[in-house]
Amino acid sequence: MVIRSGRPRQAREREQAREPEQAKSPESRETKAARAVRKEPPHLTPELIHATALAMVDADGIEGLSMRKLAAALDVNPMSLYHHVPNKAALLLGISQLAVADLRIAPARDDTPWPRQLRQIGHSFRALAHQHSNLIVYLLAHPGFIQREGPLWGALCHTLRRAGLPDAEVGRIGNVLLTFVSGFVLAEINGSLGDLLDSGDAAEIDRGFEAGLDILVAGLAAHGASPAT
Amino acid sequence: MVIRSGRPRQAREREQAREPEQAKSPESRETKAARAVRKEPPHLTPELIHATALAMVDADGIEGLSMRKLAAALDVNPMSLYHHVPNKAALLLGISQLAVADLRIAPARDDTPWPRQLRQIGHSFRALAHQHSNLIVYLLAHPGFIQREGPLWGALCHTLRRAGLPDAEVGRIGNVLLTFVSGFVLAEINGSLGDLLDSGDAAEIDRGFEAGLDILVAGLAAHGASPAT
DNA sequence: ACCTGAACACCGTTCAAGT
DNA sequence: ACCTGAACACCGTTCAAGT
Repeated sequence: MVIRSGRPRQAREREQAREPEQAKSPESRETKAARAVRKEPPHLTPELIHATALAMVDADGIEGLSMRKLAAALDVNPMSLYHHVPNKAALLLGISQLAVADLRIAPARDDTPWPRQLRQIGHSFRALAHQHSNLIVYLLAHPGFIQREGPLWGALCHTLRRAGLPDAEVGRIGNVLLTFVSGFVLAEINGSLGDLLDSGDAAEIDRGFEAGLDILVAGLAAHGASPAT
Repeated sequence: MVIRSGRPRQAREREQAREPEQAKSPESRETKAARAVRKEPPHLTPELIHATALAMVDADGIEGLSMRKLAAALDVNPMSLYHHVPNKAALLLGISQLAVADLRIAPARDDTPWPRQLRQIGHSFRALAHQHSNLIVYLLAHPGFIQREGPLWGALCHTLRRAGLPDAEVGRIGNVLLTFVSGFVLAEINGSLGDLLDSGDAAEIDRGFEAGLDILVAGLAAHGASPAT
């Protein structure tokens, strides 16, 4: 369970490519440099392992990822991975955190009308789903993806409270909105949505998503939310 | 690891235990009876294989099903299965058809108001999801579960047309409703719903589902559906 | 016609041994 | 401290051989 934060991932990788500023010990930096000169495979780190694994999932789906194939991609013995990642479950947790870090929720601005803010949250989620579609399918089918402490759930609840919903209903309705968006992107990604339509083109799918947001916003207003703000 | 339980399966097995009404040929019935007398393991048939596999998935999840464990449960050599089922993908297709057969959509009655009928469809789907929760998680993550020709999609479109939606919007809005229900039951089954709530009790989850239906029906009315009928 | 054992190419993971 | 080869207990599936 060693997951490093991995916030600005690219910066971190660049940091590794050149000499790291704060190396743990002089020796480790020397050997790292020595290896780089000898053109050996890069030092294994949890960050590199997670990033490579995420790239594999993005490219080939969850089934395309195995400890052994990951090791091959890193040009390393399969067993070496276990010195940096306890097991495959932890690896999947790590790459999911890496992917979720790409989620960009617009900062809560209380001057934008709540329907617009609700739509923005929905679009952010959908954008993330498109970015890591293979992973999202896996994540939605397993618990713990959306967290109560996460920015998405926080923004959602904040907006619903701002729409005038009583406290007792915020969580309830938040779940309704979230499950619609989840279900939609899931069906969209696995192709079900297109199958059920006469014309399964991308624009029609987009219109379906907007229609869903329309209906939910309208229903929310009818349900007791304050119409304006 | 012999799992013999499985709820609705028992009736099905009884049916097979006594003489099937429409046996394929006289010989096959005779040998089946003969074997039963000698207390040999039951004849392998696709039906028995599918029913047993479904029971295993219901009990232990998708990961709990393997060709080898299935064979062990049937007291048979693993390779024998391949004479009745081409491969594991076909097996999963078979058990999903078995499960979907349990879906009971109320017959289309044009005298019940469309909101009530929409809710009924949602409840039918959720009931099925509860009945085979492990399988539904797998099915929702893979394409081809809901079919255009199936009773659920048919009933959904019929009802939306009856609500006065223009043809161009029936498929679009049908997808919205279906993806909400799918996303909800998925999150419900994998525990996400409870995690996000203060009190994750079953009654609160039920209320959330009803709230979702409320909002969608209200939004649909605002969206242009005829209010009554 | 139905079943089976051996075999192949994969998995995740443990562990003792190497440097 | 880091890496590795051998090994174990699993997979799905093929195929030739049995009855």
